This record gives sequence, structure tokens and C-alpha cells, in this order.
Amino acid sequence: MYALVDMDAFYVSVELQRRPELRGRPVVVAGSGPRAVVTTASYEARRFGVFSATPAERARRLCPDAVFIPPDFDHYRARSREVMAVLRAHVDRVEVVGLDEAYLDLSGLERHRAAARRVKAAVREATGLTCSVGVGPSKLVAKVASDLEKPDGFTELTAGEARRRFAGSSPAVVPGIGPKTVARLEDLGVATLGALAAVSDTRLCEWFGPRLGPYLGRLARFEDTRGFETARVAKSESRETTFDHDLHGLPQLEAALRRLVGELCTTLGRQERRGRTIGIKVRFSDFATVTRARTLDEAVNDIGTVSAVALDLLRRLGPRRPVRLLGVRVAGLAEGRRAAPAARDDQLSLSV
DNA sequence: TCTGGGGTCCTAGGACCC
DNA sequence: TCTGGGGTCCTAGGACCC
Repeated sequence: MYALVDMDAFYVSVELQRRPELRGRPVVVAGSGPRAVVTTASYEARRFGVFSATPAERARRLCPDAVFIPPDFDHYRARSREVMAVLRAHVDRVEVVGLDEAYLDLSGLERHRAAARRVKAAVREATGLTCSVGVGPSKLVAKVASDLEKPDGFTELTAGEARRRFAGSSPAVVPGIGPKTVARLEDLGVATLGALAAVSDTRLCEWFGPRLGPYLGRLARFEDTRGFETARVAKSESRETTFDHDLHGLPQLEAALRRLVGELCTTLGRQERRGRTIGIKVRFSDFATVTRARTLDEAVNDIGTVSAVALDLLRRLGPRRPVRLLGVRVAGLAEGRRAAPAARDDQLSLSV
């Protein structure tokens, strides 16, 4: 039995603790530049149609009275650690999914439902923050259950209940079925999860291939055999920026790339992490995105090497159009570290 | 409505080796 | 002279998640 703990409007809730006078008002955490997007919106702001990833400019138009707060990720990370510490104090096995989300493995516990309730109360007690909790026989069911009664919700579902409950819903309610897949399904005449669950594997294979097809069918039936991973080792780390105004020409781009490399290597150096693959990412004004990468014989993290490779990749790419985003990435980080071959937990595959 | 930043995994094709 | 199959590593792009 598993639970998913999802903090309610996490960044906004954390900000409201620092500025309680804003409670009850529409509050939006968003950057300030012309291309910023909303990171989190309070439930009051959501009523105006402002959600995560809404362009900040548009959010201002939709909700002129909203209070806009610039994100403070260092603070959110610190508060997140508090939350996760509470979870770990109650449950042995915790899988952290993001700053505001974690799965709990309730297997060892008798009366798992009561246990999950206690954890929810403890989070509020210790941090003053509310969360929504879903409980179910798999991570997938726990996750969709947690979405059912936000905010401050608590929902337990069996797989069968989930199937009946969501049979008429868009396949998009299932994490793993994104906008592209939803659109393809619609074109194929499959508009609901119930309909998807009823499509034969043969047909799904024809439509989506031998792996993705059956996988979608399993998702629609809420069959999920994913394992549980309590410790993750990052495999790559990157820095990227979208410019307030598009950049033109190599000199400008090189300067920006050097800055990004500097930031990235500083972080990697501090943590003594190295990677063999160095990559860049370039997004043009029309949003077309290209990546280039090169793998070296040895893992590196020094500014000299990483800049040399990144700049060479950039020059060879020789972007001739206006560039809106530039990024740099070091991958293959986990390799040298003998990260215990953690119970390999096949994402898409699983247990056939 | 012109679309952030930081990640993960999958796929397809080519190189290379046995 | 041509044919071959399997395995691994790498690159690039795409879909998705928080």
C-alpha cells in the first residue's frame, strides 16, 4: 500500500507564512521578466484562470489584483527538507519526487489508512502547511487519488474504484499520458480512460508500438507495478536561461554560455561530481530546439574543459537565427560513483 | 496565450566490434 | 565477394513530470 503526499500550492503557501497579511488574496509566485511564467498560483488566483506555466504577463491581465512574488527557491528547498524530514520520521521508505511531493511505502504498517492520516496531521503540526494525500495499492492509484480532493484532501482508492471513478475522464488525468498522447488518442476516437482501457493490446501496438501501446493500456486500467526508489542519484545537471530578448550572433551567445558553464561547474565542483558527456541546448525565436553533445574519455567538471567543449559545440552549430534560450548540461554523472545498482525500476517496461 | 527551469526515460539510427 | 546477427556506445529528438 502506498501514499502520495502532495503539498498544497507549496511555494505560495510557504510565502504566505512569511506574509500572512496576504491570506485570502490571489497570490502568484512568478519571475519578473517579459518571458516569465507562473510557478505557482494560490487557489484564489486559480479562480481567475491563472495556473502553473501561465505566462506572467497574461496572469497580470487575467488577475490584475493578484500579488506577484518572485520565487525564492533556496527557501523552498529548505522548507521542503522540513516536510520530508517529517515524512521520514513516520515512514521508513519515502520516495521524494519533487520539492512538494513524495510517495510513502506503507507496506510494513498495519492500519495504513490511519498511518497516512497521522502523517498528514504531523506535516501540518510541524510545518503549518497542508497537503493532499492519496492512498492506494500502487503509486499510480495513490497519485490520482491525491488529486481528487485538493486542497487539504485525503482519499483512498482501490484500483477498481479508480477505474470506475475515472472511466469518463480524459486520459490526461493519468500521469504519463501527456498532451501529445491525448491528442493522438482523440484522433483515434479514444476520448476517455474507459475507452482506452477497452482497446485491445493488438490495436494499441499498431497505434503506439510494442512497448508504448500496451503500457498505455495498463495505465488506463490502473495497473502499475513500478517499484519504490528511496534514493536517487542524479544522472545529469544543467543550467539554462531564456533571455528577456533574443540574442544575435556568436559573441553574445559565447558570453552567455560561459556564464552558464561557470555556474554549473561551480555547483559540480563543490559536490565533487563529474560527468563525461557535455551538451548544449539552443532554442531559436521560433521555439525550435536543437541539442548537441560530446562524450569525453574521462569525467570532468572543470570550467576550462567544459567551456572548451561547450563553446566548440556552439561554434560548430553556428546559430544564424535569433536565440531565445541557451543551456549547458553535464551528463553521465552517476557512472563513476558506484551508485549501488539500485533495484532497477523499469519505468515503462515493467513486469509484462 | 507566444510558451521557465531542471530533470527522467524512450526511440531510432549509425559506428564499431565480434 | 557478399552476407549476417547481436551487442554496446553514442547522438539527437521527443514526450513527460514537477
